[in-house]
Amino acid sequence: MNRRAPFGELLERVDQWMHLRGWSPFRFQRDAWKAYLSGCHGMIDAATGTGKTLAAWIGPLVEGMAEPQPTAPGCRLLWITPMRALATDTEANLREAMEGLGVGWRLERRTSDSPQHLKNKQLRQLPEALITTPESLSLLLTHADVLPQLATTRCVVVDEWHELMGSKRGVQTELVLARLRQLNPNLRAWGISATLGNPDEAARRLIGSTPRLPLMKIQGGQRKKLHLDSIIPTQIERFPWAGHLGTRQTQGVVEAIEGASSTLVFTNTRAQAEIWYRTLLQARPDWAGLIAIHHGSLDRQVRQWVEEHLRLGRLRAVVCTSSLDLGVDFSAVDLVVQVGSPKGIGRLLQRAGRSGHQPDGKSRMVFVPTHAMELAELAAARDAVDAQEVESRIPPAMPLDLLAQHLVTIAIGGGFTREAMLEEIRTTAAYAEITDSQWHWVLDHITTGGALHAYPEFRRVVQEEDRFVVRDRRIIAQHRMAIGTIVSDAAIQVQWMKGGALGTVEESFIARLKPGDKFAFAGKVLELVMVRENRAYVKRSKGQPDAIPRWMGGRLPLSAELSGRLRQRLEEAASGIFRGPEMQALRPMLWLQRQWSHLPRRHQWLIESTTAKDGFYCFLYPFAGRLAHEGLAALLGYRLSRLQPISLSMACNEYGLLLHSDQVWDLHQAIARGWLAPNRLEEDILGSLQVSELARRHFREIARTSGLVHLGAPGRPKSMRQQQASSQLIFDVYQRYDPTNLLMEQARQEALHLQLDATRLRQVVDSWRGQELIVRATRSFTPLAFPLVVDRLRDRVSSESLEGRIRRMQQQLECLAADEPTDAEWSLGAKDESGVETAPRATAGRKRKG
DNA sequence: TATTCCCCGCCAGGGT
Repeated sequence: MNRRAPFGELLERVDQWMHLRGWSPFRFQRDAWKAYLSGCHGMIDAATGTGKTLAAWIGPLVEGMAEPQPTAPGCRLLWITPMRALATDTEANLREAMEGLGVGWRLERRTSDSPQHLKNKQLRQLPEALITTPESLSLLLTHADVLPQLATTRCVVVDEWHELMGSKRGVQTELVLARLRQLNPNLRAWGISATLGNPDEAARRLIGSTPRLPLMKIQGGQRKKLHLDSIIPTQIERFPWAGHLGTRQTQGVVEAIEGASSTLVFTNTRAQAEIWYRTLLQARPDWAGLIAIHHGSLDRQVRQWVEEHLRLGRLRAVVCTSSLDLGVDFSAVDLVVQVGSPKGIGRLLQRAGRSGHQPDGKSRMVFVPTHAMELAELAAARDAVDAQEVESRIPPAMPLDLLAQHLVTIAIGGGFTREAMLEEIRTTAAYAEITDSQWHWVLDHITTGGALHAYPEFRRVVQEEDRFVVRDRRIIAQHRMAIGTIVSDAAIQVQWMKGGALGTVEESFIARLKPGDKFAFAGKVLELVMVRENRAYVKRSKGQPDAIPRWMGGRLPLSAELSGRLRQRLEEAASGIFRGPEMQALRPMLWLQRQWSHLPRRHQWLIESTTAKDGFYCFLYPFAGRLAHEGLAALLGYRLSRLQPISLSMACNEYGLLLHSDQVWDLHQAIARGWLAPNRLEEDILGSLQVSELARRHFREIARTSGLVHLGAPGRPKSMRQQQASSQLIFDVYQRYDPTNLLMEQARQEALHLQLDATRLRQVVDSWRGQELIVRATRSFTPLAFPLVVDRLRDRVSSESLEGRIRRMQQQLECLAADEPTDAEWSLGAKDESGVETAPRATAGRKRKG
């Protein structure tokens, strides 16, 4: 059958339709359409706002044009998005395209907030085009009746695939795709992704380990233009302390916002967003009503209001967190402000791309450093952007908790047989390598409950002849409520006395307040009236808040790629090269670092030690990110304590770590005795890091995903304490009766990698072998050391006396500091860098005027 | 003035 000729004609109609809208197709869009129509899988990789969604949906729609009214029932196009907000947006755009092109398909959305009657209708008859999330699609698989309708699906598009693939949500998507491929072996899978470091793996994960169709990789359009500026503080402190708010730069940010029509101000934490919102409003009270705040702990209604007004171009600025990294298309936004380090190149590009979000638009970002070294980070980020070096997204390694969940899902939706199912899941990249024994363990886990076999609720799946199915209606209902991999933290609802939710804060925060106390939240000053049944009732207040909530959350460590570029910039500086305004501004500080100690090159490890009145300080600078440094500090402390009795305190930041002790110890001797040796690393990590305690805490998430604990109905959640208690109970049972349980092992592995960044920790220790060790004893704290000293002090003294001490230390250091060097001095200094081992260099600092 | 903890998802049958 010749399908090419009619498609050619239909593609001309696509051209006409685009022409009417004033567009002409980009080359990569045409490539994508052709590849799709010739029956390929596809992977579209491009910056945001370059027209890549259009590249993905025209192909399937052209097929729809060939079939103006569906001849047989069933789904044709499945569109998977990671966010409900994106689903809404996509629905509107897709509908417009379908109408314009004369595609007579029904188009619907299915997410948790879809009306119940629509969901019911969809179970009887799926629309031809369905937009949904991985979780909702997974849920759909629990309904055996819809499977024949899913079998008619020709194309599944996964939007923002880069966002999903690094998490269990991505693995869940892989499992769903495997099921869809089983239903229709000729299903075409198309991924849409922003630039990422491992595009080949992204494609492989999407199409599975044994694809039947060819894959076409489509590079989207030309690179998006990015204009990057920094607000450089007029006076760079030579000894930057580990500040993090950056509110000193308020005036610069106000001016930037004034110069743009609509601005997104990204901060790294929710508390920081609250603080910046207040700060901006204090600087410009006339902006009341024109600026807004948006983060993940605000109520959906509040956030939707902000998104809507942003879309309509009615807001001068929105202060936000990653909550606006993705999502709806804000074409009014023409400037992005990034407060503090973005910590990764991908995140920087993603956020910058929120401005000028249209084909041939230009992105503009203004960077606000919160301490001096962040200027070097931004300089490093520029290099990475130029080189298009973006982080990889590393998918989790074969999560068996999720596999257990998926198997129950399939067992509910019509059941499965042992062999066919194993074959199916081995077509995913995630489980391609699953061993027979792992497989049997998971199967046993869901059918007998393993060590919990005495309790019927853990024997969820039953075997009827050769099929594994679920019959218990209560188990079915519970499972449907528990599908997904996101495990939320406990939270207290904040709401007005009259009703109307504002958002959530943590229980521990509210517990510290008493009625009548004022706190800042959702950009308002609120007075706590009372706390009843997990709800904090508040009324509006004025004046200064007593507190600003903070939330627990993941910590974003400096990415390895960005860190590598940062070290490169420091190496350049060591040779007297300062490219760009950021590095120029850092000159005095880096000069001092080099004069007093050393500026490490990339093949060098710098260790500094300082003997001060209050003890002995040892600083190491692996530049491996805060998480890995925390693990490393614990590890090195543990090893040291085995070499000699010693009591240590520690501090970490993104660049290095500090070990402090009251007594002086011999650094060289410790190194000689294997303090830094890479051997016995595993044992020492296990010995020093209380891995089992971390695993115990992390087990809650695994128990939840694998279906061992349930959460209660939505809206009436079980309390955190209940959840934690039941998962702890199970953990204890396993530990006692089934210690080799694979979920326990998974808990240990995930705790090590997610909470301690064990991969980078290992890399750091391994790299010591090939690196040159530079050990410097310094008379005073160097610019690299200073923030760590401050960090350690912060835990010990009140904030007022801390500030005083910091000022005094700063002044003392400034007095010792040398004047800024000439270029000649830099290059002169660069020559005498041969020494691995040098005497204290602090004397090199000359007298400073005044 | 504030000095380091992102984000995303999720049910369904029986009653009027």
